[in-house]
Amino acid sequence: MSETIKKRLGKVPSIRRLPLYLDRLIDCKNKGITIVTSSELAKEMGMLPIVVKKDLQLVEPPTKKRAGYLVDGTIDAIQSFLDWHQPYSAVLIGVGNLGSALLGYHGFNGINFIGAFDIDKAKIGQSIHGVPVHDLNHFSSFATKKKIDIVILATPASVAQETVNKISMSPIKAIWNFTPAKLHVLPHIALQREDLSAGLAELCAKIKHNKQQSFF
Amino acid sequence: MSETIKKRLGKVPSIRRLPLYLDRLIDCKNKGITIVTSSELAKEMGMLPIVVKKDLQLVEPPTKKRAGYLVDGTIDAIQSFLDWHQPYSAVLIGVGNLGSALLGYHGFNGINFIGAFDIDKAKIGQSIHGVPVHDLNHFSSFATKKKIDIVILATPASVAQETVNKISMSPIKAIWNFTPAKLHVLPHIALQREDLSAGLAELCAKIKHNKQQSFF
DNA sequence: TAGATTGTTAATCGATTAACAATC
DNA sequence: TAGATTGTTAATCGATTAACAATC
Repeated sequence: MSETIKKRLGKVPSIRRLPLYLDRLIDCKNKGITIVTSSELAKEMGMLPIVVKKDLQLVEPPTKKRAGYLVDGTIDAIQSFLDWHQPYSAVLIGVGNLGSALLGYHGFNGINFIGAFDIDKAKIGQSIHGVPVHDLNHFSSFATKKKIDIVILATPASVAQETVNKISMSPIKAIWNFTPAKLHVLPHIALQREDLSAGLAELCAKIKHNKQQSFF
Repeated sequence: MSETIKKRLGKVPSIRRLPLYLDRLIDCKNKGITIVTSSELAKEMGMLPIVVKKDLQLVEPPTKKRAGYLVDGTIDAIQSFLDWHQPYSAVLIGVGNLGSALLGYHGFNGINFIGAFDIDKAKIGQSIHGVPVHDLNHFSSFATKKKIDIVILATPASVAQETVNKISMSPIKAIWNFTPAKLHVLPHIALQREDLSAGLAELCAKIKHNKQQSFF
């Protein structure tokens, strides 16, 4: 990603925290709370109020005469910022363990699965968590018939790039890459890599550090 | 996490990148390459050589007379740093979609699942991806019989904290939290939150940004 | 008014990147 | 030697945090 794009995109750490605020605000709404302050949100979430203020500023939330944020309006502002009002249509490529898990995971606010793809004849034709599995070779014809926003890639890393090459002529907007592979794509396709091993490494470093201190 | 711990832990971004280097180095090893330079690694991974140098410095890798890093020794150094020589024994709590996926995901280098727990009678007694599912109420007796290093938490967010409260008297070392809940634990338990929504938010912000530019 | 709030500007902190010395 | 490397120190950049002004 070039420098210019990075700057225009906004502050990535703040963007990544937006779903957390959304969760909390929806909680508030369900409880009938209509106004919430940065201190209240911060306390619930174990953060500093200034972080909440700075993060929310990104989405320009409505405030009630400096008495706090309007819950409904702030939910709306976050969803507008992320374009989450209409869910993105998504397909999964690679119906392995991780892939089929992602199909069944309902924790995503903004995604609607309209299909899955694999090259394994045994999987093609099946339905996983209600999503039909198609032959990857039929991807491009599928893509001309149905609008695909996001491709979630969960193939083996060894075939990740060739898979991307196969599909990148179709009019997709983004690839969410769950493989460890470094991918090269055309510049109009947004790319996001999700790396579970990174979290595990951080956790293991914390465990090791704790071990080196003595608690008992 | 207190300031002191953060400093002692080392540079988190570097730690999170270590698994990527490990992957590449194992690739090299399989190809029979015995020495690799920071520039070579950087090029393959789409990074700057200085980043590779700084990151690897963290694990104090063996170098061959300033001609590059010894592949075998560097693999070893990373694994030592993360304590990945022996896999950690792990259990999963919450055998939902995400949870059962994690049980079947083999992309983790350092983890060995020895059991799973749930409160759903329909799941208890089953075996998911070869891992037996136990009654969560039997957790503490299980933990006295078998050493548990890492608890992977994939329950609904609404019961995450009470689940943690139930198990935190057992001698576990870490909780890897896949729920959106903010958890409070005793200080000797390492805590790592994995937030898939954060990645999705980042991706959506990139898509929106791309849309605002005109490509055609 | 007084107290608490957001919004904004400034200061601090840490991560990334650049430059270069030492070495083979 | 010459060229390329790691290791290290310095500079830059951006994110976090603090301070405070403006407002109700």
